Amino acid sequence: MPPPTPHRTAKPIRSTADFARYVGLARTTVSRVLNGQPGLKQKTIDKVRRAMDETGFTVNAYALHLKGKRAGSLGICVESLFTPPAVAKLAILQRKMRVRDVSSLIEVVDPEGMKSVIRSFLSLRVSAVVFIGHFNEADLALRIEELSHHGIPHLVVDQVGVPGANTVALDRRKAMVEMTRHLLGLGHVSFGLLGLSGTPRSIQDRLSGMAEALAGAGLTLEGSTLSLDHLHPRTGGDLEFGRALARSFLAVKRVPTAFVALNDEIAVGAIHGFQEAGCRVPEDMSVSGFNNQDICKMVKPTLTSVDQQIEATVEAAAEILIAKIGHAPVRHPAVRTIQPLLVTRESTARARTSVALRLRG
Amino acid sequence: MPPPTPHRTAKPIRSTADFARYVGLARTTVSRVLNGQPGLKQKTIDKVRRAMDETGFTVNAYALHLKGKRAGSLGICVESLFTPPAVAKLAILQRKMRVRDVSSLIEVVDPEGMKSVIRSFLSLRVSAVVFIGHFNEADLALRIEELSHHGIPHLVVDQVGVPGANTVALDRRKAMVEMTRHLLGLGHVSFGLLGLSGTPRSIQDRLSGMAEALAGAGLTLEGSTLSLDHLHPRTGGDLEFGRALARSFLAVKRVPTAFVALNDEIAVGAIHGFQEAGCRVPEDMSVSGFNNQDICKMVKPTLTSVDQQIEATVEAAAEILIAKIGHAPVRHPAVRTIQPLLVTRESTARARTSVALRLRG
DNA sequence: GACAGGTTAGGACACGTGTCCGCTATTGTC
DNA sequence: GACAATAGCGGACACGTGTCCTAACCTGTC
Repeated sequence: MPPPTPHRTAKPIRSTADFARYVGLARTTVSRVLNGQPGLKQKTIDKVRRAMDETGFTVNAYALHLKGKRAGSLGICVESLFTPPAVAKLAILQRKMRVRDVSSLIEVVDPEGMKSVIRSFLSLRVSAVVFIGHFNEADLALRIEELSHHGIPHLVVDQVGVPGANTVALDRRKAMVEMTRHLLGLGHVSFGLLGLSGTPRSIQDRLSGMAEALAGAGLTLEGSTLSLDHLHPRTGGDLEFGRALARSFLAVKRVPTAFVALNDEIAVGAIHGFQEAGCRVPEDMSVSGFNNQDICKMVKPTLTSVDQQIEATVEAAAEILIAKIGHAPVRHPAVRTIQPLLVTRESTARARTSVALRLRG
Repeated sequence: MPPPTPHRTAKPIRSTADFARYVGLARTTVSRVLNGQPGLKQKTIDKVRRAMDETGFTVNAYALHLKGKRAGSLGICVESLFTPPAVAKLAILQRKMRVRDVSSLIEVVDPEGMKSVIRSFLSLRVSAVVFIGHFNEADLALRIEELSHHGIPHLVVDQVGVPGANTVALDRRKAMVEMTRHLLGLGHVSFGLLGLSGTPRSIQDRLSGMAEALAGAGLTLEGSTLSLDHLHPRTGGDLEFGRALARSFLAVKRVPTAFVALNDEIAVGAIHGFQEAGCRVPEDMSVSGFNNQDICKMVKPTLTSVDQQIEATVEAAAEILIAKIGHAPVRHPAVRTIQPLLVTRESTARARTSVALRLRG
């Protein structure tokens, strides 16, 4: 025969009413204890606390919310959990908001799913919505308009140029000004672009920064840079993409002496491509990355890159959110620009002057 | 004088009652449309749908839940968002559950916060709770008991040995059997351990696997392995930790010819440490990592490692969760073991036989 | 033992929603 | 134009909670 069910004689406790019956008090009394109202005997308070420990009873968060007793919550849309900088921002932002008693709802959104995610956040009556990463601009603008229409503050992190959007983003233009000046200062005058092509605003900003720095040296984008992005697909990972681009660049008549990559992975891939063809970095050519991820310090040569200043970015984001939550919307969108930090390492060095580039045998 | 407020004449719509007034229908009629009940004229349905597009109205998710119309939700406790394998599992699990109409609540838990996070999940009446990463075993066991007491299924991913817990974890023992046999097959007989010390079950499992493989070759852990973990703190990052350990190993009388690291970062750090001292990897010594992260392919030499088979792990996790959610608890905990995959790359090669190790000048 | 003051009981309402039900208004058919 | 079928209306209740209110209870004091 089956063994007797132990400790399961009582019915499950699903409400304060059930719980009050268990304690032997009125539901309203229990509720007053839970909400710390005055005029209660210590003995009663203790009795309720003890029963809570025994049963592990928790009030229904949904009913609580319905009564307006909600703690604020933040909806976070993140483009992907596979890009380390985005995850870092997400993690730090969640931590910063949590200490301010704001919980975070995290959703990874694919391009088609944005609308339903925002609807879900609206349905959950979040206090604000944050977008981390890069999204379809028109779509994003629509979602932001929808949020504003409902009086819900928003914040776009990383993506600039969305009309009417509160934005916190790295000054990518300035980042490229500094990077280009750094390379110019090392004597480089011809630049290979790795993954730096296309229409996204973030790339246009960076090219514009390059153009500005080049102009200061009497050079132009057209005359001094070369892009071979069209020769290879980016499928198969950024590492492979960078490696393939490097090979193609070595087949060009005048091989550039400095290479500027969209991100660190592509830069590392390119370095591998060059090394496999018998070239040395930085002796034969310089290569720079972007984002200053951990891998920059792990590869040989260590990689010159641009630090996104993630901590400062998220701090600014948290400040804006706190200021907006619970306050009337203002007419002009808040836009904060984060200053980048150039981190020079081994992969960029003085340009070759006369020695001809050794090509692979 | 202030400009007239545009488009804000109507009061905000906060409930189906407000919304029904806006549409010009009865609240119950609107509700029937929203829930797809029969007996409605197409014209009415269209009118409601159009009004929803105009206003962006969404029903209050909390009131919905209160009525029992909830979609299931999963509470995910993750140790940290800064360890790539954990984030990968999190991302894939969320995706797998989402297609099954289960939403995910993600919380990063610090050691002291575990209890309050679980209480919060209980309060939100989640359908199940998943733990990803490594936690305090006693604490975790207590939380699992609390969940079981409330009839809520749980699943522990990665951490083995928690009594009574449903578990999905890599067979770390077998992983080390294979890694050790691989190195033995290359002629190595003395091993340096990098970060592989301490009491956690995951480390003990791995050492036990090493011991088994060594025994097959007539060797023992005591006679053939060396650990210098006690000489350096792990603060300052795993890369630095590995580098420092490498330096210390080079000062030892009989330097091991093969090094086995706790993870890929430590292995890469150690390779740097060896290279900086003038040693070559793998010619002078072999180094292996663990986790098969992206960096394994980015460093030179590329790093031999163990793949965690994350996709298979998460698939097993999702299967268990789906089976448990909404079903009566079973007596015996479900335990699934995932088979690791050894990935050999350039960093491990045949052991030196006679050539003396070149020490740094 | 009576009385005042402090505590608790329990009824009521509200929050926003789904659903049931009886009733009315509209529509369609011959 | 009469009738039946159909569609929408609006009241009611429930979900679990906080809060207010009044009545009843307990406790301590003289």
